[in-house]
Amino acid sequence: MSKPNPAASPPKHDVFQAIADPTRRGLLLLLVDQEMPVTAISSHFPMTRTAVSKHLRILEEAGLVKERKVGRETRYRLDADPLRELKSWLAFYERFWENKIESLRRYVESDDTDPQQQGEDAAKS
Amino acid sequence: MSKPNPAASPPKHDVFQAIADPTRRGLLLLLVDQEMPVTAISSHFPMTRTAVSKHLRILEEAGLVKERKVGRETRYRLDADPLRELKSWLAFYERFWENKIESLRRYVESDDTDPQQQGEDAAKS
DNA sequence: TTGACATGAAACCAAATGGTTTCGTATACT
DNA sequence: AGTATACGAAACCATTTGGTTTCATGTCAA
Repeated sequence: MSKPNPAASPPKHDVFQAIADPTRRGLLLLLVDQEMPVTAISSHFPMTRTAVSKHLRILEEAGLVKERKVGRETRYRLDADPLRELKSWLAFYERFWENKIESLRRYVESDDTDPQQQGEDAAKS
Repeated sequence: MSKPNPAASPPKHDVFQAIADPTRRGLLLLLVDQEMPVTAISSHFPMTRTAVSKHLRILEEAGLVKERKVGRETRYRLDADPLRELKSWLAFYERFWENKIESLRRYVESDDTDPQQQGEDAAKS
């Protein structure tokens, strides 16, 4: 009925969508073990500070990043916690690619002649 | 040498971007254990067949879905394999939220008040 | 106080995205 | 042969997205 809403983190933005952009993934990586102000962050990317700032906001709305005001600067740091949702989403599918590995293993062990026969797309190109 | 080269799927579209859309995630879920033709698939979504078809194409370009022509219909099925990339991307960040769990656990053990009630960042200040 | 630095807000823009309708074509059914 | 079904392609449209430039505000340093 009522979703548990496990923590008081109301993700205004989807974590799936947040990590869809390569720049945003780069930001997460950069902030992985250090807290950084915007200008320093943006020096690592080929776009304006403002653009980076907007990406940071999206990450923040997804809960993937926390900001802290220090004097005249705003420092950001990673918060990997929302990625747990991604993890659990992924976990569901894990068995399906494991199946695939299984069948590939069986295939390799049996004999490696004529992959075409097994159909599938193993030999598609 | 004569190995099938298991990663013979050149992903034209990003898997990150492919799963960013909720409709597309719904499609993956639907195709998880059955192969289905487009019309049957689209009956599960509140949009036109053509729209669903376009989503399927994006999934296909990301390698997350395989298509097979059977008579006049095109049947789609899940291929979870590209999700392994996501998994390895995620694996890197795992230790960061584990840190967080660790500290939360320590926090909980030191005092038995329900952390839920206090909101997640109770320890923040 | 004056000026430099750090940042966000706003207005703006081009391209991508998610959707639609229309139409053509291949396959199946009688 | 003729009709219905399954589908993709194309043209089109509104909104979102990712980026820019400009401007206002707050803070630090001399």
